[in-house]
Amino acid sequence: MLQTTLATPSAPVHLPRAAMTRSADAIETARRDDEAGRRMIAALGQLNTALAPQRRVVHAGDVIYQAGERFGNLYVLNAGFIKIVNLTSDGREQVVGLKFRGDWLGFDGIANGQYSCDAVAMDTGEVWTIRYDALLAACVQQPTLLTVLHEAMSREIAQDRNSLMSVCTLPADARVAEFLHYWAGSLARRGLRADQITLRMTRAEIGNYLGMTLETVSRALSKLARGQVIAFPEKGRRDIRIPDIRALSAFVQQSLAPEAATMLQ
Amino acid sequence: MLQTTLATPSAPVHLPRAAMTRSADAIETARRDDEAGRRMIAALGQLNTALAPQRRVVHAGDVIYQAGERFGNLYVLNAGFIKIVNLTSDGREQVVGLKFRGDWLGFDGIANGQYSCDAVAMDTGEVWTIRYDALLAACVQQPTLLTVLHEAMSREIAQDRNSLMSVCTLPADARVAEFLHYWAGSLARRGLRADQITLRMTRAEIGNYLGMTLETVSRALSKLARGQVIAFPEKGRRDIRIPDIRALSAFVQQSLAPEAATMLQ
DNA sequence: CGCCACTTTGAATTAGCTCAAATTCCGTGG
DNA sequence: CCACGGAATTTGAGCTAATTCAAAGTGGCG
Repeated sequence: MLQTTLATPSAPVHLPRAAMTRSADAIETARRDDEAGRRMIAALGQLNTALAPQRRVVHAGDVIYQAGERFGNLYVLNAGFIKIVNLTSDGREQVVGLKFRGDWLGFDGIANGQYSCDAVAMDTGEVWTIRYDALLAACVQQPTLLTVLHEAMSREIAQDRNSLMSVCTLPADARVAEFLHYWAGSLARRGLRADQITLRMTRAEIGNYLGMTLETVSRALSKLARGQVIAFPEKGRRDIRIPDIRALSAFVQQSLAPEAATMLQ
Repeated sequence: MLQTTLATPSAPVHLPRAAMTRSADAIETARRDDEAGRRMIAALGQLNTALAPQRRVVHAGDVIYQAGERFGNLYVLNAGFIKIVNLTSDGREQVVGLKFRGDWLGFDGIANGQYSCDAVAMDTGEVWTIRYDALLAACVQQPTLLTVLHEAMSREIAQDRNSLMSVCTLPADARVAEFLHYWAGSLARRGLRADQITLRMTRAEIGNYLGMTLETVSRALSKLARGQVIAFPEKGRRDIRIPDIRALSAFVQQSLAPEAATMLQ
């Protein structure tokens, strides 16, 4: 967790942001998210007509691509849910990303000519395969395609940084809360219902993604449920009901406030 | 840290990688890195002739771009050293990336039309400013430029994932060791001397980047020095001598092996 | 119906954090 | 040139959040 602010002489002064009130900021963010979501789904149609990509139905456990495999294709997820797993030569293995409808896969392969991660389906879904060279050719003809592509890459970069930030600056409980918030937000942005989400990951996978153990994930979920921030339906604990997504953000904020936060555990 | 492998039924089997021996793997990686480094520097020349970018000399503390600012330019670092700082509405602040010569900056701004991070110079250097629309236009004329651009974005995605992986799966000491390894490697890949590096970050900044406190960074560095993995020159502790970069990797490996690792602290 | 994987919860342990104090470094001004 | 002061660093000691280890509970599926 953070300790000191980095208020070195070299740190920048952030004037413009301070001028915007918190709530206006939130509304602005929501609007932009909505629009981004719409654009992302619209891009699917454009891709489809421009490239007529090969479609493939995948099931839980199917590997879309694997680290080390020669790069040649990008993929777009039209339905389902996919995890990106990074692994090192010494055997460490980690979930470094989660992909939903409209997300692209395989960017990591461009630089070195081979993929550096595994992409594994967590659910039944549909993946579109797009040959990279064909895509480039199409982009030259049709510059809006290029925009779509770059936006997808940009989004991925921003998201990865948010993940890192979350892992580095939030305590475990808050990380789980933010994870659920992110998931619900991802669904909402795609026009799907977000008040009831079905985690298709085990506690171990969630913990791996968030940099904690499965027990800690379990405890965090229990605590969130105790605090009414989430709820489990009668039977089973894979489904999570989120009565109010703002309660998740509030929980994160609360766990950052040192004082007054410890009323009820 | 990791607890269980994610060897769920849905986990992929990694056959091809196992067939390659560790050392061959290392050599292959080194070769690819070298080539990537050369390509990255070569790309600078290409950019220069194709776009004649505006050059700007920056000094420590100068802000290249700031979160919230309208997106319009990408930047390429021709000399110097830059940190990327992410910040949240609740005031958390984190270094999420470090950029060296040949790296691009500003990709995070493409998706939302505004930058989502701050880029701050840590040192005297030169930044090239490239208008994004001009770049797109040039890419259509000159598809190799497009390749250069995409490779840069791809590299960034892969690097961000490695950061996340490091933070999530390594103990603090090893994270510091890997950080130094990454830094030295970054210099080496650019043809710079890597046996003596000058950290232009305080312990607090390093800790922030690695998700630990400045004290932990300090202790980790002391431990590395005690183990001869690194050395401090007579006066000052900002410079770090790295007699053998492989010792850093070895240290990381060792701290992952539970047994037999605790001979000397 | 019973197995097996997943989950929950508890108790003990520990890595890393917080707090505190001493030390070193470096720029600045006398 | 040297003394001074503030910032950065180091190191120690105690504390806490999260891990490890262990055991019991639950649910899904053949």
